[in-house]
Amino acid sequence: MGHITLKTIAERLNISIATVSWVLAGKGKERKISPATQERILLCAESMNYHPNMLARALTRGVSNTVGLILPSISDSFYSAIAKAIELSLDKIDYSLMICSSESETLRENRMISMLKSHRVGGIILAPMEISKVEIRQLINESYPLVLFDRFFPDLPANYVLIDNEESSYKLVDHLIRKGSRKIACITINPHLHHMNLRRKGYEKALKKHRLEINPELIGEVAFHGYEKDIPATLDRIFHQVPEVDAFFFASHILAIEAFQYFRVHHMDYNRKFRLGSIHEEPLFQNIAPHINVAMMPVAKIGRQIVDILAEQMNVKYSPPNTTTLETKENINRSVVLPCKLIIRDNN
Amino acid sequence: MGHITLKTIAERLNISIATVSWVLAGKGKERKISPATQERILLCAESMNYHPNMLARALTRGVSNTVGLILPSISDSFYSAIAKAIELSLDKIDYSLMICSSESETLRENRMISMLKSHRVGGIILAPMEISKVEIRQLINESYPLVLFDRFFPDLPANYVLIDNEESSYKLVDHLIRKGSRKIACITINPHLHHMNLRRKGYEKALKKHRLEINPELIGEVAFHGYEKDIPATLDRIFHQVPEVDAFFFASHILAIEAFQYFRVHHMDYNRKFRLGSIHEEPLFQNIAPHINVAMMPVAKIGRQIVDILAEQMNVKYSPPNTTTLETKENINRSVVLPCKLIIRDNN
DNA sequence: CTGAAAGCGCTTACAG
DNA sequence: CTGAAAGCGCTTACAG
Repeated sequence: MGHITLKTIAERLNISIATVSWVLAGKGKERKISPATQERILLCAESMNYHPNMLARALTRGVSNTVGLILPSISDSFYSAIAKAIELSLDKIDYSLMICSSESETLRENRMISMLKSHRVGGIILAPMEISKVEIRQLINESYPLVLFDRFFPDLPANYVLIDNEESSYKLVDHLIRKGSRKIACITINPHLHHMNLRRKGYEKALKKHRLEINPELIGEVAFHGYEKDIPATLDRIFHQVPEVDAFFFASHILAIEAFQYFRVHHMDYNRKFRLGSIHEEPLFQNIAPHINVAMMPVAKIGRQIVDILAEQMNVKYSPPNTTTLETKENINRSVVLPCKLIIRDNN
Repeated sequence: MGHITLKTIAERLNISIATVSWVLAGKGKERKISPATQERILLCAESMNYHPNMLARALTRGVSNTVGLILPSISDSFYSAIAKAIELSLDKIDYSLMICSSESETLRENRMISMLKSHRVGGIILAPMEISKVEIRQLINESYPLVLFDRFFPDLPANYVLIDNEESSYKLVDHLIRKGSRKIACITINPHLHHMNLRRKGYEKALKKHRLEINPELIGEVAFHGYEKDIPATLDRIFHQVPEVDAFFFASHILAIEAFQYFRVHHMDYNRKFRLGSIHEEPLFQNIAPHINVAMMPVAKIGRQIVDILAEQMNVKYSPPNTTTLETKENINRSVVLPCKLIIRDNN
């Protein structure tokens, strides 16, 4: 299965490998190689169906035109949508994507990081777990092109692409209150993840603004690992302690999904009984809960921003959609906070 | 950002690169290298945090320990679940995964194939579009390790991992009939995709068995591209032509999703009015249509089989879960048809 | 028991 | 205008 290489072409044309390389790299005129030769090379490469060996190219360049993406779970709809958005953006700068699923296991995440480094990927994109901060710090120290997203660690100086967690939560809960809800449950995940904290803060801020009491009995915090199992008990408790609960704010769509299961199993007419709000949603939410209000993550924009920042770090010539010519150089972090789009559906 | 290489270690230890390479490759005793030296090398590599440069390794070996996966759409729940399953299986043979989303565009699919070849991936996994058969034939001619899944092209001699399309459809529709449905609509996709044909055949087979007429008015075929837009008109037509329709068989979960939207928009009490059946489902189906019967694709098993067959072609020493020692060698196609699990939910 | 050396396919200073 | 040559980091016959 002999591949066509530069050598193949060079021998065919009785010419040096170097010349072929220059021409195929598009630096023909720069090197003042005769148009005739250039033509011959281009034609030959075309007709022989030459494809450069990326491995060799990457080896000489010391870095490959592949980017690594580590996701907590590739089968989550949000993360897979992000993956798609990133891949589409990378297309434009001729980079490929290597997607890994850490399954929210720190061990796996670390393994994937070192695997990606072994492959000399040009950059790494990561929605990190908390405990892996050591490895990430390492990446930062090496000034490895890196962009973190979705999750934020205040003491980790990196490039982030985030959403306005607190603000979106605030708006969502504010809306629920304005519509008349007074006993709003907040379902969230153990806040060792900072963004979950922010979402909860947004919830509390809205309550405070309307001079409503913050009732711990209305707050349900589920475990990060195995949250699915936690939801039923948590909801049981809330319904027991505050039977008059009249609305639910879900700090994440994955929590809402589990709650819907619970509601269904318990034959609760949740679409009538409760106002609902959720950070992000699944495509099918509209069917399950037609009136749920949602702060939609701007998936496509997140993907573009991530690639934009990464490209800058990788020194890829690339005209970003936003023509703000940043003065920032490497080692100066670029973090972006994108607003969610608020979708109000209970204005019946 | 100097990486630690074999040379670094060799110089540190005043020893040859070759020796370091042998030991780190685990062939120390085979090469009869003194235990003392081995120990020193291992320790040094460990302490210097050595990670082999996969690019260099792949370049010398002529092939990388990465596998390419081309999906029609990574944000589809079925495909992202498959991706996850494949990645988990590849882990065990120390292969990495490069996931690409063709977005069901033939041009993109072809681009991804050639990109993956440029990266000298060890093998390619693909749920192909029809038109790309040329490129795939090329891969087969080069005896490039290749496994196709989900979609089947009878005249394309390749390794396939498929489900029992006809049988599962038959069982599903047979069940609907046994429960009393007589006017069963079949919603499917233009059958230039063979597996869609098979699913329709299963539907017809069940009708025939029960001596029911096959009514073309009950069959809704939507376009492959932009099927979302087609569903409403198709359902409109069916309801117009056969108002007494009493059940729906969806040849794919993505069709069911769109139908649910339609039902909702038209305020139809579909859970009461119709029996439902679908090939595969989304996690949230249970909430939207608690009584839908489903032929579940065995995602994890599909992933394992794919990797199993691919590993064989890549000559990876690997003990497959099924200890059936196949006699097959390369160029002899191994195709596997896996049964779906029938989930009956309308036995109220 | 260990090392020198060729080679994988490319890029890129350097030389002419 | 074009080529010879070094080097990227590894593997692996070959030699001793």
